[in-house]
Amino acid sequence: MIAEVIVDIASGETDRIYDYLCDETIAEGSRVRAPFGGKTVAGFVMRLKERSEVPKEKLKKVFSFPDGVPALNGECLSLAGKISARYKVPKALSLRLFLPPEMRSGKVRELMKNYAELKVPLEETEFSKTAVKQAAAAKYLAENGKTECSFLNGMFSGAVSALEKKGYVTVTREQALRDPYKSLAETEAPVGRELTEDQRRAVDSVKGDERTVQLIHGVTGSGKTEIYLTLIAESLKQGKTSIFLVPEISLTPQMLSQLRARFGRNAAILHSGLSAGERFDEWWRLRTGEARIAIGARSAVFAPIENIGVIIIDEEHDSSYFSETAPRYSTFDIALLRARHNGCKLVLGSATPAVDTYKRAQDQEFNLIKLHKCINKKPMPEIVIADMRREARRGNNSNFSVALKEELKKCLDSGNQAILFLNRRGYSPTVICKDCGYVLKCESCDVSLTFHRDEDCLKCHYCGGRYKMPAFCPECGSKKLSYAGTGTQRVELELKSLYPSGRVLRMDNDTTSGKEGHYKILKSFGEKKADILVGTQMIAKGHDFPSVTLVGILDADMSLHFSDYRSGERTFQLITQVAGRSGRAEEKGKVVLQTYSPENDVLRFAVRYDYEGFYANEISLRAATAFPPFSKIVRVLVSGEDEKKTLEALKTLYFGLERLYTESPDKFLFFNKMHAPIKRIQNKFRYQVLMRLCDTSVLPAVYEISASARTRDVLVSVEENPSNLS
DNA sequence: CGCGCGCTCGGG
DNA sequence: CCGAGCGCGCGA
Repeated sequence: MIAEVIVDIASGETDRIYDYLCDETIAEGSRVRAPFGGKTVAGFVMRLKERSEVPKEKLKKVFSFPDGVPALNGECLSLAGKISARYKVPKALSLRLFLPPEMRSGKVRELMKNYAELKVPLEETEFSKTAVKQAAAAKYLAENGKTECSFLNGMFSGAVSALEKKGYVTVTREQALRDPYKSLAETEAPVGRELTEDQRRAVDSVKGDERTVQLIHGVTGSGKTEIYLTLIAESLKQGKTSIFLVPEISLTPQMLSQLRARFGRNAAILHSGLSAGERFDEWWRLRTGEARIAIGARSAVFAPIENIGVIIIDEEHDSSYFSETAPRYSTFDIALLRARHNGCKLVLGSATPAVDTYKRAQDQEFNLIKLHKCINKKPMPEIVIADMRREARRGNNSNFSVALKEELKKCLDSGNQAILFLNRRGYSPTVICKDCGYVLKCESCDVSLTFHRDEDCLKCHYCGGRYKMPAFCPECGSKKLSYAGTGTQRVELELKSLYPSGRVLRMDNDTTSGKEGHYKILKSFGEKKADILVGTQMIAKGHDFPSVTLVGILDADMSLHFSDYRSGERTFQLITQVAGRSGRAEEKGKVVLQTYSPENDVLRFAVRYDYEGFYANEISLRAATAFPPFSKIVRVLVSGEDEKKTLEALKTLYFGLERLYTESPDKFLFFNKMHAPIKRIQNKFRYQVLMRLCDTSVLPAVYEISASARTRDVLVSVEENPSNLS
């Protein structure tokens, strides 16, 4: 037999089929070891055939990987092909998406354990009077069947080898699965809660509607999760599998135990908190069909399952659904391909859908299902705007408005907890010389350094570089270096002096190191070991703290004035999400929103929780300015350490793209080449070609041209509607 | 004249 | 991606 193989090398130059000889142990989708250019590399069998065009003497033989089952099923193979074609990446790269990363290194594989089994009937065994343990072990085996040797040896002090010698038992080596959730309570029977009328209606609507994509729009607490679980349970009942996607951090312990309670070992959970071995085993359980529900962050959309009954994307608007590395896929796009392939529904859920998604629902492309009521009929917390301009006029230049200080005092006095949100870590984002105006910058990046007080150093938030805090200005020698702006560390310290008795906890990238960093901080806050939690973005997501009655948004303008067409959308989503942290139990919550632009439309809609109003306003703005979804923004980023080579690549790229532009200028609303806003990151010079397209038919050509401008030392990447234009 | 590095090419 | 093969540049 001949195998058509893609070698696992992430390069355009080797991205083609190589023919190899193989035997019948190898199937389509198998991973193989292939001799290639002097050494052996991993490869994927894309297709089997009878004969090859390649001269016989050139053909070498591939060897089977000890995977047992072909690593990839047919759907995955065809999906990988589509991804490579769409994003113009080597096939090896798109094939890799379907495997747990630890499988590639070959270091982590099946965990093998020895198992003992009784070979002869118990009656035929004979033991001397002293061999009590052996007799007991034999009895145990007769009653319980095949058992792990280490367990038997522990219980019957090393009886297994003696039994084996006597020929009473056989010992076999088999794969054992690591169970990452031993500690979580497991309920045997699936416990389905009774659905409310609204939830029932939603489930029926999803099932009854013809369209593939179903959007569930419902506020926090409207019971979306129960709808998802019902859909998954029904898919399971039909003998089908499911994929349940959640944003990166929201795989909270509560959520995990809920899923485990409902679905037990049927659910495989893929997330970054697992060890390499655990992740492999969860993947393996899906591949072999032992588990039929894949739950996880965006990469779980590549779960190795067949016969999918439903795919769910929770918090659909979340930015973590876009990959930041090549191939820069959109999880929605992949999920849609899989849904179409399997003829199943793709269910999106959000309290604040992405504007693009909502438009497609309004246009009847997606079925829109609205959940109005909050399940426990609790009103949303009241959001009050604190006008920071007025505060400043009255002489209050601190980070806290009078309103926030009052509310904080009330909150703490009544024994409740507060959350303060500021999306900026460190103490101050810039250090500036008061005499000459010099700003301390990173040596490898074109960005200002952030002062970190707790470690007394300067950090670059782009490359992670650390610098000692200088005593004098490196430019003029002045001593007057001042800290401009506020980060979470500064807020933490100011709170401590403002409320000496209040216990403050901080949660940001600097305090959440380690595997369970997030969890530890949240847990300790949940146990009321602190009164105030200060944090960045990461505190915004799905955690229930019943005693939190106050949320402070310290700088709502930060995301509002981000130079990006989506800043309004993101601000609305963020405020809604952060506000949802307040008042989850009996007491009504309050939110103080500090801003320098209180008249801003987005904020005004946000304080009223008026998504429809926000959407109407936003979509007319986008239409008027021809921004997405009425156009597509495409950025091609060129970066490399060697400035000359980078500019060379930019020239090639621009030359190609310009021809596209001159051929059909009517498809472009904007076309230009320029420096990237951050000119250098990690010693790499950055340039970009920015386009706004009103007709996306040129997109494949853009990818093609970009791929061909790529060289050994210059990276060229295409981003569609990028959310981060730095 | 010799070696070193950089570029090009091929791998089944 | 990686190693082999080759060309040209520089130093003795």
